[in-house]
Amino acid sequence: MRILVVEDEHKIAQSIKKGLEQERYAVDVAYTGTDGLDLASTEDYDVVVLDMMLPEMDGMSICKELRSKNIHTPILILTARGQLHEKVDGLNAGADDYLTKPFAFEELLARIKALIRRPHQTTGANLVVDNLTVDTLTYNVERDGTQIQLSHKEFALLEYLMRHQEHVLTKDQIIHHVWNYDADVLPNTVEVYIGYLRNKVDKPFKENKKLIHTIRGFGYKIGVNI
Amino acid sequence: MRILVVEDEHKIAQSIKKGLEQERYAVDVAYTGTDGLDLASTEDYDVVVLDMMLPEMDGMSICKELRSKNIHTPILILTARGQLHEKVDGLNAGADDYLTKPFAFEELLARIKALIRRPHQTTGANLVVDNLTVDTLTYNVERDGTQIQLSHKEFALLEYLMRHQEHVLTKDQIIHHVWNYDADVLPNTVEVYIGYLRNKVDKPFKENKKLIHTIRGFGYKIGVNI
DNA sequence: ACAGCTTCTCAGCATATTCTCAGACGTCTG
DNA sequence: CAGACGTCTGAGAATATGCTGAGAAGCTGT
Repeated sequence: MRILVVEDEHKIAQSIKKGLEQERYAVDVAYTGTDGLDLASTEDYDVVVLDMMLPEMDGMSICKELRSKNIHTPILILTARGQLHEKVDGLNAGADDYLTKPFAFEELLARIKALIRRPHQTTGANLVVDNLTVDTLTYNVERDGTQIQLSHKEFALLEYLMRHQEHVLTKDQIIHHVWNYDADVLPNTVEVYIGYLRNKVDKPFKENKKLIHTIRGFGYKIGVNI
Repeated sequence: MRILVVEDEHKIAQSIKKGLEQERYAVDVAYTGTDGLDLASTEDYDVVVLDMMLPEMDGMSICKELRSKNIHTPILILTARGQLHEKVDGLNAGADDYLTKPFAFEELLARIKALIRRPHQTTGANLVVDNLTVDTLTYNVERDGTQIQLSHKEFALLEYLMRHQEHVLTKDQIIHHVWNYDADVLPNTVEVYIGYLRNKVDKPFKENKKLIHTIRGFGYKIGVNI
């Protein structure tokens, strides 16, 4: 899951970035409005956290511009206390949720999770494929009743695959969503991580169907079908 | 599917080319307006991606020139931010869609797919002939309920045939659309690949009608009729 | 500082794919 | 029925793609 944070106060931006990274999100930061707009336009994020007060171009204009470009990434706007009209204007401009500064990080996190969850199906925070379940709130991964320990990256990869179950995802798509924008990892790294996941998710459960499939020449997918 | 990209910034052009090739498109690049016009006039593309700002000859003129030559290839224009009049002028000059820079590759891809799909029918991303279905989003190919595994090239060939179902396509047309412009493969290669497809699509389904037909002296077509 | 874990790259292997070639096969024409 | 032409197909070489063990580098907690 990739998140873009557009916030000119470096300290706030960095602390949000750090907090979100601990929650296994891939986070990019933009410190000006135009940088934010460019990134949000060119990259494919799952959520954009957008401060209203920004140099060069304010949050509202970014919102409008993105929506007019037909980009529907969920947007969470941050407003200063007392700037009620900003909140209203922001929602009118196409934002999906708002938070007034100062805020507790947990509050931000909860709203981001809600936004990520929204357009998809799935029972609450649980992603399910066959007898494999992933709880995105508690990071609990289980198959056939037994718990599975995953590293951060493994979890991020599995979550991305599960949110698009039965869809074939190219290595490039995976790199863009599971790693950071500037991460620049090799396609082989994806192969390696797919291998790690298989070792934990498929190999120990030989009586069950394999869930992670390679579609040679195209990419990978998770699902019960071939 | 063949796409021409006319863009003078080498970096952008190359990244678009690379991305589209991963999506199984055959891509040619022109770095100047005149080269772009020449290629678009002489070769047969499914979509032209056209930057407005170009050396030698701007995008608008290319658009007009092509349309006046009675070439109706869908054109997607790329404009710099803020050059709103360019977009309007471009559409007036005969372009079919536009995108403002910077843009997300996925956005470009979606629009290209929309342009390719437009004149045809088909339910969304699904191509259907008789009981054979091809899902161009998930790369899922099914006949009579059973899944079929295809390689990259086989898939590209089948997709091209299906998008022009009931039309007879010459080997040359197939080479130009499924392989790269400069690929230079023998006509026999097409015969071989048609054979591969038959082995997977027709042979295992003997109770069903054959869908891939050879029209001796002309080429091949896919469809329910002979 | 150290052990243990995670992240990522690399090199080598195994396998699939791409493409060509040569000969077989079929069909049309005289 | 023979010859010419177009198409089909099995074999195989070259290349691409994916998998894996090993290991370097970084981070974390003690």
